[in-house]
Amino acid sequence: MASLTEENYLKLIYHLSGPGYEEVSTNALAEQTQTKAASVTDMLRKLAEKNLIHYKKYQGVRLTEEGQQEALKVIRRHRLWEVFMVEKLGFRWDEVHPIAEELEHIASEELINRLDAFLDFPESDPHGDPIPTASGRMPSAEYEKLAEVPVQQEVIMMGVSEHTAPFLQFLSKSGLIPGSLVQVLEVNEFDRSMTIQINEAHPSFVSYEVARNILVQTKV
Amino acid sequence: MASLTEENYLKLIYHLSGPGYEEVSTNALAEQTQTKAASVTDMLRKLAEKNLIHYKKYQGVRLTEEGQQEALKVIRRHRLWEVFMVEKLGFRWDEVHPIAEELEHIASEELINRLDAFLDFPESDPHGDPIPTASGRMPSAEYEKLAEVPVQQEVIMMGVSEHTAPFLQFLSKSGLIPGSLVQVLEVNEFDRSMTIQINEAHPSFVSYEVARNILVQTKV
DNA sequence: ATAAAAATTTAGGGCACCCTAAAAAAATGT
DNA sequence: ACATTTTTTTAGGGTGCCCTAAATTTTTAT
Ligand SMILES: [Mn+2]
Ligand SMILES: [Mn+2]
Ligand SMILES: [Mn+2]
Ligand SMILES: [Mn+2]
Repeated sequence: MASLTEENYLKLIYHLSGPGYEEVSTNALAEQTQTKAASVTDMLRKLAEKNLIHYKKYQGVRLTEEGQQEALKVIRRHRLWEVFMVEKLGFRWDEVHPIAEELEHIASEELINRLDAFLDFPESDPHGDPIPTASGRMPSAEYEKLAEVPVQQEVIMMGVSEHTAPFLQFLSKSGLIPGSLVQVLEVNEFDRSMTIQINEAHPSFVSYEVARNILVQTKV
Repeated sequence: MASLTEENYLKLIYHLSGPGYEEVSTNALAEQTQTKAASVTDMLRKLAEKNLIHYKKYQGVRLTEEGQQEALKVIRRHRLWEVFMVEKLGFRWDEVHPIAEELEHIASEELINRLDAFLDFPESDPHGDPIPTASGRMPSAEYEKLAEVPVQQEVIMMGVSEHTAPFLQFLSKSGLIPGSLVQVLEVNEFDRSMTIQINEAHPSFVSYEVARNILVQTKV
């Protein structure tokens, strides 16, 4: 049984290790947990003791298979609760993350599997992030960044890679939400900003900073 | 901000002090929290420090107005989540209490008020217990015990005063669930057991032990 | 009224998780 | 290669919540 704090560490290690499952550094964890490196070292010793991570001093850390399964459970719960809050309770997508940070630690498998069914087995959360399956597999969502879409190409917005409330609110205001049809009209070579058309509406302008955090899929 | 443990103490003091808001003893709290009296004393000092309880050494404890409001918030959350699990997720009434014990500590007011609306502002939980309002008032549900209903009288089952899973399962199996129409056919003077008729079905037998934990309302 | 029993508090300490300061190891620059 | 900087660990300690044992107060019994 992982404690709430341990679950947060496992989830964080999962996210920081990225698609290549690279080692995560003590300092990176300290920064994200809002604690100090010394505290992280304490926790890493404990997680290693429980066989949830591979840990050699000074060498960074990776999840064990067991640790990864725990992390995926937490992420599954987090994302399902986000879907619930947006789809059933009418929250906006920029409001749900902090509450899901708490709900994700309610461990009942029965609860989460019934919630999954109640929500009709969603494949992704309100931000386009894939929802791990009950059997512990993370569906691979291979999207590309809007910033890399060539001129003229039409794409569907699928999600975001930046989840802060201000960014999400900005996108909503621009009409850039998952499912939107987006066509790249023009790319400014100098600062990589774009002029795009969203759902056939008036052209809009997006900076590179914004475009690289928007995930899209080429239209079928 | 009350911690999870503090919230559990406040809720417990509320429940143990009963309708008359009587003083609750250290030992009664130790028994229910599955801790020792010394630990309870520690916590009582802290709750008194925070003005959540009235506490004089050796004299037992009562909630302050502030403490009662906190307790009612926890109870409101607990009962709304129980309604959600039964009404929306298809749980049975004997399964939801332990999960609600965890969910009740998710503090977001926005979440709980939206959940309340989503559930259509239920007045009682699956066990017939009234749900405190968002403004912090506990609706008074004045039911009587089935054990005290006179022979021939028809009543509606409204809830239970004993919440253990085995008892609830037993009631379900007997068809004794909230909303059932119950008529007392016969009372055994000696052991106060009853023969009753549920929803016009075959007569059933209930012991005093069962009958005194079933809450009913005289039929209108 | 007083002795015995019961309830409660105090004293002292453990574990989880966090901290600062100092020590040690690894990475970096010349 | 070696001095400097950066990263990480170790040492020592704090708070929240729990414990056992001992002291104190209240209740009960005679
Ligand atoms: Mn989130
Ligand atoms: Mn979390
Ligand atoms: Mn309950
Ligand atoms: Mn609780």
